[in-house]
Amino acid sequence: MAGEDPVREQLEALGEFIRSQRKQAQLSLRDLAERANVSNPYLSQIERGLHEPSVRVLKAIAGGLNLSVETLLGRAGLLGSPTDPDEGPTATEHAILADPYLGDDQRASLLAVYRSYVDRVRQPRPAEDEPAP
Amino acid sequence: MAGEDPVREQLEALGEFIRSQRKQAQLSLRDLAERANVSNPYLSQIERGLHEPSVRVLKAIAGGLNLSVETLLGRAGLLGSPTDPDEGPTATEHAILADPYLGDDQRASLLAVYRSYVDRVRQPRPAEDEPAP
DNA sequence: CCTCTTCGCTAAGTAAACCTAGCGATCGCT
DNA sequence: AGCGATCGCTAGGTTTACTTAGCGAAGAGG
Repeated sequence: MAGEDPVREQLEALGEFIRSQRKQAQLSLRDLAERANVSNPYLSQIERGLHEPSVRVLKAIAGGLNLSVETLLGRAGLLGSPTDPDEGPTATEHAILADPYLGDDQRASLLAVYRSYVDRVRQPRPAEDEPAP
Repeated sequence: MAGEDPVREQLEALGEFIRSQRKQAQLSLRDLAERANVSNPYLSQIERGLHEPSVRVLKAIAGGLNLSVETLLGRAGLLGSPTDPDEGPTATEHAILADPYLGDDQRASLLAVYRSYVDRVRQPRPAEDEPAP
């Protein structure tokens, strides 16, 4: 009975993603917090998955990281509609294929790199339970 | 200009949209509330723009209306980052950033490869650096 | 050694999201 | 006329998001 807590895992994944993006941009916790107009302790708690941030905060964090809101929301498990079962594992592949800024050689090698990363090492996603519509 | 309150207008627009969708589906307040696992008074307040619903509630309401969350957020004007009006190569970047099958270092290096291809000039502020894997 | 700064985190409080209980109005039915 | 069911909303309390104040560790100089 005392089973898993998928929402907590989702929160932790979101937090780790934010933290990795922040470090990649070489920002301190206080720095990003100031950019996003949130307090640094709260941002710390978000990054450790202790709280579920609101849409407003999520948007502000995305702005502070120069990311789109869709990216963060998707990472937060928000995207993915009940009537649109586009669960294709290759949304990235489609984006690469449709990207008009890539030359054909570049497109091919980028696709090759991506496939070498994900090809057979399909990381097990946290259990996503769908109540059948 | 100082008199406007854009956040409240957004909330009201979102609420009116939810209400119109609910009536179009011929659902009562209590009905949709039960589908979305929220209380009916709270749903009433959301529809009148008195509260900003959390991500969890937003997702549940979208599910109860058989809508995608993007539709709800887009209608509310919550999508579209203020710092990222770019429509071009960001689509691929977003896909890479949101890809759940990539590890963080894989994500970073794939992103670096892509950016080197499109020779993207990033904003002057954040230092963008890729630690070599 | 000591001081100054910056890092991330904890503790305790305030503000807001969210729920349960219940009210007045409107409908159909006998 | 009533009674009962259902509509949306208000009033109050509980839970959670979010803030301000401050602690201890780690590095840079004196």
